[in-house]
Amino acid sequence: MCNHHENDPAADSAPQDDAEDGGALAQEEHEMGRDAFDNEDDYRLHCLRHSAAHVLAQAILQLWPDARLAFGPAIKDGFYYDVDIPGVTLSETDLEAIEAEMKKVVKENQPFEQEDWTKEQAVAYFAEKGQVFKVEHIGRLPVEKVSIYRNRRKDGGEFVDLCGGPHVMRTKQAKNVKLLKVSGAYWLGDAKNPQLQRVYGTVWKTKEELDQYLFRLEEAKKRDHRKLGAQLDLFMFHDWAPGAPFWLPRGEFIYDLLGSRMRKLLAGSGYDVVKTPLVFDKKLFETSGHWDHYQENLFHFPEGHFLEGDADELEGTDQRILGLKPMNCPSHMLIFRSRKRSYRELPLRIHDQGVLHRNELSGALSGLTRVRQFSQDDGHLFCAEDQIADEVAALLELIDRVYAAFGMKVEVNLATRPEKMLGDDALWDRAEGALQEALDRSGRSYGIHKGDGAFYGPKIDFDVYDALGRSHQCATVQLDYNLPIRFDLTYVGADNELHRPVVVHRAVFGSFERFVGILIEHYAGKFPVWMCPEQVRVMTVSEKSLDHGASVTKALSDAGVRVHFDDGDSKIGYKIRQCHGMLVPYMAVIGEQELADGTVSIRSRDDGDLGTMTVEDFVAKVVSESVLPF
RNA sequence: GCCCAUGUAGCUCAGUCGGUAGAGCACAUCCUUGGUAAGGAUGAGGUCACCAGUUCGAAUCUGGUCAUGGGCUCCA
Repeated sequence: MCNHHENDPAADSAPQDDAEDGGALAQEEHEMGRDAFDNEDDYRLHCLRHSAAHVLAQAILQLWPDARLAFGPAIKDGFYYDVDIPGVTLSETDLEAIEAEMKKVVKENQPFEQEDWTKEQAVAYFAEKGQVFKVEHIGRLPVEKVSIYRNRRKDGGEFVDLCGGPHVMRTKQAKNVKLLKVSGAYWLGDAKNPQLQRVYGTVWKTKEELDQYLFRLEEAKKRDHRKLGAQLDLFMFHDWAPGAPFWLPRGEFIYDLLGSRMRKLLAGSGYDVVKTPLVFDKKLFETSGHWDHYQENLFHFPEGHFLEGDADELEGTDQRILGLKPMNCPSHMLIFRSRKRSYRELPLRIHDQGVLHRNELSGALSGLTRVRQFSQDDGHLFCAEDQIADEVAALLELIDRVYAAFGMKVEVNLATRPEKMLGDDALWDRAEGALQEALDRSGRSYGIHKGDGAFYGPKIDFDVYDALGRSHQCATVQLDYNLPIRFDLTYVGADNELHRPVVVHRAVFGSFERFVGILIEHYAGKFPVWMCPEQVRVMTVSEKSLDHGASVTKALSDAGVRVHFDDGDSKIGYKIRQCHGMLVPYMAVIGEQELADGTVSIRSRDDGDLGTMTVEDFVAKVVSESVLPF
């Protein structure tokens, strides 16, 4: 949607003339102009990437002349092209050959020539070439003339593509190119349409930038939460429970730390913390609308004891169907509705970290970021309309506080009414106005995601940025005018009349599973002391210092420090190496010297050798670093 | 769900032409009492993801299933 981030601190400095590569100046007169980009560099890169996509398409057509081209846009960090090659499925081993063919096109240094054709002319041309997807797309374009780009080859052939541009001047500018992967992709992104093959690549202005990008990809792989999760014994998976993590002791510590801290925090700010059922009669989901609109993601089954093969006998019976809840909100509606409510009870804040199940497509599962079983720091506020702004303002404060504790930047956008919406404009004016008021009052800068709200209400989008600058959607604040209607929620106002409350869905971490995954990658496994499952490992040099080691361990443990004692008979170098792999923040080495002095020798994960200090000083140091920052 | 790739010991990976499995680390036992990133010896550990098929014979070839990884409009 909106590419502009008002609070983006990126310097908007004027671009330098790039003399070396001949200036990656793009041609003018195209739909996606210079204005769409924050700065000249981004614009030039976009031109370059879009051009590389054309080079890719030309190469594919050279190798497979009957290939049919679909879309080939520039994307973040690169480009792709969707193609359909009759009788051929590409695999990654084909990339080398395609890349070699691209290099030929690059070497010819073909100019990109732009022309405007009438739609009839374009349809005739692409139809003659068998380019059915281009023909189909031209038919959808609401313009008189379409823009095309032409590349002429040295052998007299040419490559012509329907394209609004912009492009660089010549193909040689796309020389620092690398193809990365192939995958399937549906025509127009719809699984009902035929599936095409997508080739992804990246391209940069200089060889150095390309190498740096490939290096960054490798670095990101090193902090992959799936890899670190295994290395640090945080969680595991098993084939017999796809998409459902097993939280091992160390991972469970972090999971529980976040959850219990949040529960405490909210309980102290006027929330009622509850626990609600996992399994419900499908009537609940029929009421909430999930049965009609979310059924493919709902785990459900007939009540009772059935063996394999009994399914037929269920036909036509009024067997009760049960489902695992995919969200907490419906159960909270039932709690609100469980008795007559007064305006004096509002805002009623319900918090629930219940276990949720969503039957995600098998191909969509991925580590902790996309799971079938998870829980959230989920909460629902039932309030009167004039309470929304205050409630949302408090939430903004909370979200800021929590993410600051993890050293993450939060970017905020107001998502406004979509085209298909529930309720009238006056209602939406008030709803969006309340959110806007809260945002303004927070004194922060924020953007607007126009039309990105849900059909049942506007929301605030939070993008948090991790250590690698990647953005994640975790926190959410969402107004809902739909569920209160579906569950017919009312409260008695001061006027003794019945009123409909507004529901606010809200989460700070979002899914704990996903958030822990993000934290692992954000910190590259090197968690701050306060959230480390193991803060200190005490290790002895030899048996002679076992007693001192034990007493140091006890002193730490008594002070609430999470400590392990490595009293094994391995050499100290070996113990250090073992501990190093577990990213424990402090190692306390205990030998005869420390025994004699009553000290510990400390080695820090982040700062190396800290020398010796008294046991009391070390305990105090770790305790002071264990304070939760939120 | 769909496309591509992958699946061999707890982990990382070898395994040639189809001839019933190998390394390092980890683990166990013993030796070693050693001062800041791997001390030594011995040992145990595998239905080669699962199920079929081809074959005298399958980790290897074929088909299917399951799981994992990458992706499935950041608009010509």
